[in-house]
Amino acid sequence: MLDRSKLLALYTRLFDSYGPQHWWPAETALEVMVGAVLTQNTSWKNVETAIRRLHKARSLTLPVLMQMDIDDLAMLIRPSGFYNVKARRLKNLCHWLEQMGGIAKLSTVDTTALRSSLLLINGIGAETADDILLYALHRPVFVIDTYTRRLLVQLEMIRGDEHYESLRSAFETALGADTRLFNEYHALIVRHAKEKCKRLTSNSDVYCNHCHVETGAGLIPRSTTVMPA
DNA sequence: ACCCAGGGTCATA
DNA sequence: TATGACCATGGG
Repeated sequence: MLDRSKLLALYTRLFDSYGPQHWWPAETALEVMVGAVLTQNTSWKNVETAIRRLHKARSLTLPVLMQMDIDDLAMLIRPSGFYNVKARRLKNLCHWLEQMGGIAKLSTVDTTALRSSLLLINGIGAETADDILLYALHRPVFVIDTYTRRLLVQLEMIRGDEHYESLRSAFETALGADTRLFNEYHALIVRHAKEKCKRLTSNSDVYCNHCHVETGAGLIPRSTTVMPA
């Protein structure tokens, strides 16, 4: 269980430090969904390049993606890495969208059913599904990622070995269904993680988020700086 | 040359 | 249920 007031205090601290993050950076719901797949275990910088290539090729529409050769799609998204599997996953997602009757029809389906349906798509796991639900479809779903885990472990609010669903329901129960809050909260957590990475180059005493040291308790961040000054 | 990134699937035990 | 291999580019 997570403490509501502590979560809100953390959110306030993050928001006061970084301000609104304006997520998800995309023009259409389809672009959000495509980006959610492309960013799997991949830096957003590489995804941006891939998205630009798709735009330039006028390929960010459902009909175009549906008819496009999978190998041509793979070459377009090449900069995002894992391009063969991701091309297949994008095709699977498009096939699902068409089966559902198009993106507009998704608004007639309740969030729980939509989530279950998304998770049946090969290549769409829990986090990608929740990215789509929150940032493309504006459903009150809290996205859990590795940054969220690291930060809460660092703050000693969780142990770190909790399952995805366990953490997600803990956030949603503590905060209540609030799409705008969930949107900004997850974006701020990611921003905070990136912020600490930047410091690695300028201050050798402060380490980035993924510099860890092995201890008996598992992976513990070496950094003692939880929040920026 | 090494480590990692806004994960997920599949085979194996 | 829980590891490990695999996917692959680009930046630190």
